[in-house]
Amino acid sequence: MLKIYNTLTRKTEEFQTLEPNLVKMYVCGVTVYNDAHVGHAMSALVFDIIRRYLEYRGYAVRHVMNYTDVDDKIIARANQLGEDPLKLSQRYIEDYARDLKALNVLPPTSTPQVSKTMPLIIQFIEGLIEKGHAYAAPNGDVYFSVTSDEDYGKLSGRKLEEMQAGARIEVGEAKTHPMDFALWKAAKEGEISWDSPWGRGRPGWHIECSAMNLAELGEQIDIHGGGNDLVFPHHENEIAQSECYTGKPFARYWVHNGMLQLGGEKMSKSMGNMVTIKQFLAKREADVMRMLVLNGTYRAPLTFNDETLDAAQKNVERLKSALRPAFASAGGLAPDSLSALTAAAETAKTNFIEAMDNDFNTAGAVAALFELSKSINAARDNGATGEQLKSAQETFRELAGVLGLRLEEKKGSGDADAFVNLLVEVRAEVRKQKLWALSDYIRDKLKELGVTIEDGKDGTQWRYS
RNA sequence: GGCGUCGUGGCCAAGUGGUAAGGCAAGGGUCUGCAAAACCCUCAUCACGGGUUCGAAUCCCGUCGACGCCUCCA
Repeated sequence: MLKIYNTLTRKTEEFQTLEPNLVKMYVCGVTVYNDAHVGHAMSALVFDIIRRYLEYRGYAVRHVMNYTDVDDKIIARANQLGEDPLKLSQRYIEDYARDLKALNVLPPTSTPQVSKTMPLIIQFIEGLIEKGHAYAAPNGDVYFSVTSDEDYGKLSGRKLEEMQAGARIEVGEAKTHPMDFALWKAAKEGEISWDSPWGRGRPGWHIECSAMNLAELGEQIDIHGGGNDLVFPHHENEIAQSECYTGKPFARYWVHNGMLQLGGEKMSKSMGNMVTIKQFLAKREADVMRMLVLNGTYRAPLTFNDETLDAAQKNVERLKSALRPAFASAGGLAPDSLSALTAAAETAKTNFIEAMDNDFNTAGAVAALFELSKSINAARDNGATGEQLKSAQETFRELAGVLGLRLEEKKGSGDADAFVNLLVEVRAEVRKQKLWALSDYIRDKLKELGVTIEDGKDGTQWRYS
């Protein structure tokens, strides 16, 4: 039985879908105005892993991830570059999609954009006004009236009175209550804008997600996800809008990932302490970023530094070792050792599922993989044949795949293979003659060129590294 | 100030009432000409102080500390 921690109730609950075998999941994507960083990657990876696991458990998943392509920052950046804002955001949408692909994140089943949802957004706002939950201000703005929603604050656990005490809220002249937030913003001079019943303008940040949810998944959804920095105000406002509009409970489970920490602080564009996904991938393979996430708890802060990354990289290499072939000289495994290996594979699978069922305990799931890799490697060391390793390795690959790990050995272009083989052969001859200096020289130089040589009991194996 | 999450070995981290998974690092060993890889072995009483209980890292209260949100933010 799968259990998920629900931000709304602050409890871990049994997972039950609205419709049998179907999961409707909406995850807040990014605002597209510059390169995405590894913090965004963490969020994308968390929900990719959740999605993959749900599918593994037999659910069909409708995974919607939106792009915010109309926004103050986009407009500012576009003005700075002298570029059309929608062209700019489109550029970064394609860019982000490439980043995700490089990270082996499955493409969401749908990726709606604000700029393409305008009619429904306007209709949504009109509906809220009709129901008395919103009002148009004289300046052309439209605001949501927080006091019209008796549940307002239920997701983040805040009360209106307490929030006002913070005094960091700027009181817009047009608002009747300081916590009211914009559904529609009247266009300023020269800004991109759309026609509406309230004059030209553009949507506020929160309304887009309510509208796109409705368009893509309907009035009620199973899982709503995003970073925990979105709990307030974004998701709080989203619930308020959607539930006031439909009169129905909106999302069944609210799932939030913790923040990636760089230098003890949250990584963010505005803080400037960021590493972009591209910068990361230039140095490390995608599996390393994924392993970093898997090693932690998705809800907790994640430490991103050289030390944790080195460990993650080692972890990946270790897992890869389980998938290597049997030794050429393998004499076969004794029957009881073979059944022990089979049992280890079954245990790993059981433990893996048990861990993942417990609110996606990926650290526990990875531990199950490590245990299995140990069994597989020990079996190989003890002379298991390829045939004997096959079943356990297939289980291993299956489970690693659920986590989205590729575990691929690096491949060369293929052109060099024949030459490397020749060098290895020559080196074998050199070693026979005990010319160690020369033999080590070849090994060292190949290492520099990205080829790792390992001398085993029955010959030398090599691979790209 | 308010709301929330959390504090487990050198580091990352699982565990939610019965005497601490896993990984990295470290040390020892097997294998090897050496190296690497792999395998085996060693390595913590769970921030602090009270309380509940036969029994708590796990429940309750308090203290201290960290982080997130309260303003754009994955």
